[in-house]
Amino acid sequence: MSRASDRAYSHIRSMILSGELQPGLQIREEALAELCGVSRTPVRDALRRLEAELFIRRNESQRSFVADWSLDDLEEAFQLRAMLESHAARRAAGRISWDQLARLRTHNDGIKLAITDKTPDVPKFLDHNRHFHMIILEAAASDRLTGMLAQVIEQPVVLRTALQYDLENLMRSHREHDELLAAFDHRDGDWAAAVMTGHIRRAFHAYAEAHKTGADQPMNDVAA
Amino acid sequence: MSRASDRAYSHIRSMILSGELQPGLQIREEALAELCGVSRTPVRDALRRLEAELFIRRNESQRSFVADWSLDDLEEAFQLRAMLESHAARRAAGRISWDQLARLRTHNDGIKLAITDKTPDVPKFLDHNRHFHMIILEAAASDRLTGMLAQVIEQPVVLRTALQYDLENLMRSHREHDELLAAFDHRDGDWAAAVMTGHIRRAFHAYAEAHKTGADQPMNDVAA
DNA sequence: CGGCAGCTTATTGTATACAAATACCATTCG
DNA sequence: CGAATGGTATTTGTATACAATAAGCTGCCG
Repeated sequence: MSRASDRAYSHIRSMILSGELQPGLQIREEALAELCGVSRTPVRDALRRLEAELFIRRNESQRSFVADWSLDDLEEAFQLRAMLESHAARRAAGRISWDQLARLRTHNDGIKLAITDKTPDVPKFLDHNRHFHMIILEAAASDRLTGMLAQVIEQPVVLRTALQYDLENLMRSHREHDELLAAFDHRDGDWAAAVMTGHIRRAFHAYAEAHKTGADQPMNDVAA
Repeated sequence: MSRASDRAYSHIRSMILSGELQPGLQIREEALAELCGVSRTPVRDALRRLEAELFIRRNESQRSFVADWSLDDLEEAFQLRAMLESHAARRAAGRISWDQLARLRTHNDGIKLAITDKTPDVPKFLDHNRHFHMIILEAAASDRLTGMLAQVIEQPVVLRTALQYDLENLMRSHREHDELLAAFDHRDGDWAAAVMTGHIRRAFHAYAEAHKTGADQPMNDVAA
């Protein structure tokens, strides 16, 4: 997409994710426009997208606020992700090409390399991991599904999750990818879906384990 | 949302659904602005929303086209709907209030009345049906889920589906709602989810039966 | 005859000014 | 003292002008 509108989008998004814009805070278009160095027009565009992705909420009179996710909300997001991504895996099993299978293997080998050093290379793990899941989504060949998953997968959350992983968990992740590959080899959609469900659920519990302290704050008061 | 932007949205949407804007047609913001009697600004807003709902697609250079759904796409939409809506039913089972249960019953009674006349009143059936499903979504209490389902449920498709229903199917629909009510009474999420899955899948087959003639046209050529 | 370069036109992106709506505050009246 | 009401300030919505970009065409050259 266009330059200004994109810059505004990623700028605002990163300010939210970094906590620079705190949950519950009201945000004014003009203030953001200044922060991003663009006019209100692209900012409004960006806000629309962020609202669709539930980073931002609007009250009944169109004022915007930074969304405040409780642990409950996060579990719901993970649950939806598990559902959608295992659906993707099932579809992918019936459609995946040899080339895509090969690329999956490459990235899972990359993951193995990244974690078999004595100090695991988490950024490298994450990069290969991201590609791995993207290829499955590509093989599933559904724009709809791709769009919906984008709403539910937050890479920063994936990052914070991975940071909770000890070596054992990282290896297990790698082995689960291997099992997915086996399911794809056999074109077994049910198997692939089942493995994917467990894969995502485990990620949630790793995340929740680490964050259960400040749990379950309510959303701020905005209209449904 | 605001007046002009809303008018543009529903106007364009209805033009697409009525076939006045044919699938594959390129649409220009200014032309739509004239048709809607507003400026380009609210039209762009509307296009963004319609794009998110996959009524409109954009190619790599930001030109907009009316989306062209194949039967495959439609099945995928129904599949996702079945998944999401049964998830909603499961959640709802654990959270639904007495008031919501009572309202569900009222609407299902309304459905019964609408179809037990000698000439079934389809609009009335649809209205009660819509409320019925909305209440379940409300009980599920997940903004995320609500938003996603909005992307996947098209009331015009529901309408065309219901028009395919003979009396037997309409009654079956009513009985399935009854079974959902029973599941909710017992707070049995698994049961509710299972019934809902069947309920939606049956709707898809009724739709597909009637539309299988002009099946499976490819999407128009736009970037992913 | 085909294809490519450069220009022209069509279309979308951005900024800005102004209009409409809403919230906030102060003041007054019960 | 509290609530309602009005006015003012703040914020979002819309229109319009202009900038940037991409598409399409024309004419030239291979």
